[in-house]
Amino acid sequence: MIATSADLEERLVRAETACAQRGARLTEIRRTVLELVLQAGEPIGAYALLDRLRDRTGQGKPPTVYRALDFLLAQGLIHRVERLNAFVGCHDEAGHPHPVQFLICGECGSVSEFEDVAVGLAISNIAQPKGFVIRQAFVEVEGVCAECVGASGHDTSGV
Amino acid sequence: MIATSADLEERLVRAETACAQRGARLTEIRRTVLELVLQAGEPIGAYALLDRLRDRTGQGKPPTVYRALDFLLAQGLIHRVERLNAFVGCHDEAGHPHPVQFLICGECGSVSEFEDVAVGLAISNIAQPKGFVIRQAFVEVEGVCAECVGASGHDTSGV
DNA sequence: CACAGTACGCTATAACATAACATCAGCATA
DNA sequence: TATGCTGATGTTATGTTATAGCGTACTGTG
Repeated sequence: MIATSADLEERLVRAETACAQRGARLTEIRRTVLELVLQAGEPIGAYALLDRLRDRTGQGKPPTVYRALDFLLAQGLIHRVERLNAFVGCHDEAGHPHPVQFLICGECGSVSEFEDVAVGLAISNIAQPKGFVIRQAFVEVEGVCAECVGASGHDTSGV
Repeated sequence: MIATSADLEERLVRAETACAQRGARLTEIRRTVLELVLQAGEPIGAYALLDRLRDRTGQGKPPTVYRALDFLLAQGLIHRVERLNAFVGCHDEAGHPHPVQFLICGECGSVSEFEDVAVGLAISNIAQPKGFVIRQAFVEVEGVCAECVGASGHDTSGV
């Protein structure tokens, strides 16, 4: 799922708008990092981003990228996939952090994002009786996507 | 929740039994690493384990610990908390990997483990319609536990 | 014993992430 | 314009987590 460059530009513009609305500055570096994440179309690690950033701007060190990523995470423009130590563009550019679930294909590396209320609810139902206040719920499901299952005859008796 | 040494010994014995039953070898190193994880009583990182392993046996390198951890994970004797890059003993020594959810307190670092079928079900309901075959679901909820909420008057309007 | 398979020792390095401090750009205001 | 504040960036160094690759030793089986 590679975005066309028109899609990409549109998403960047929406990101700019969202940031502007709340007084957050989507600077050159941050915008570039966001663009690189979106361009990747799949989870991409901080150091891969750093390489691409350097290809493009000729400079950058790890903190450059990590600071940009922190900003983008805070703005809800990207997500971090804990399981992969990698980052993906948020497909819903609402412009605020929100609960999300990932299906991660172990074969092809594709990641799809969902916002399923039932999962959120089930999680709340664990936390609330314990008096646990949720800040963020990470739901990352590892397995094999339909394409890869079809391609190589995997066991379909999901656990 | 520090286990008494009697509890600890009992859990180790149960682990040995479970391994023996399926022909897996809970060797000296593996048993020691398991013991160290259980003793910790909270999530503990691989390098912290390595330090303790060395204190006890005088030797060990990163691969020593990571190999033992891989074994223990495969046997379902411990879990990995992705969010923390750390490991915890499995409270249910059924002796096989199983889906689990963690509530992680950002204040005190405590982690509690749950096996909630509703969460598993909700996740299946995302995956199945997509033809996605689940291998393992990681559910890690970050927030503030009841004790810490009580202690410092946190916002209770959980998201 | 010979063999196969597994576990372990060890070196090195990859991959991911942050601390700490200096500098600079933008903006408000005296 | 000068001053000072704030947030963003540059830079160096280091901390932390994880694995590749290869040789050796152990363990059970025929």
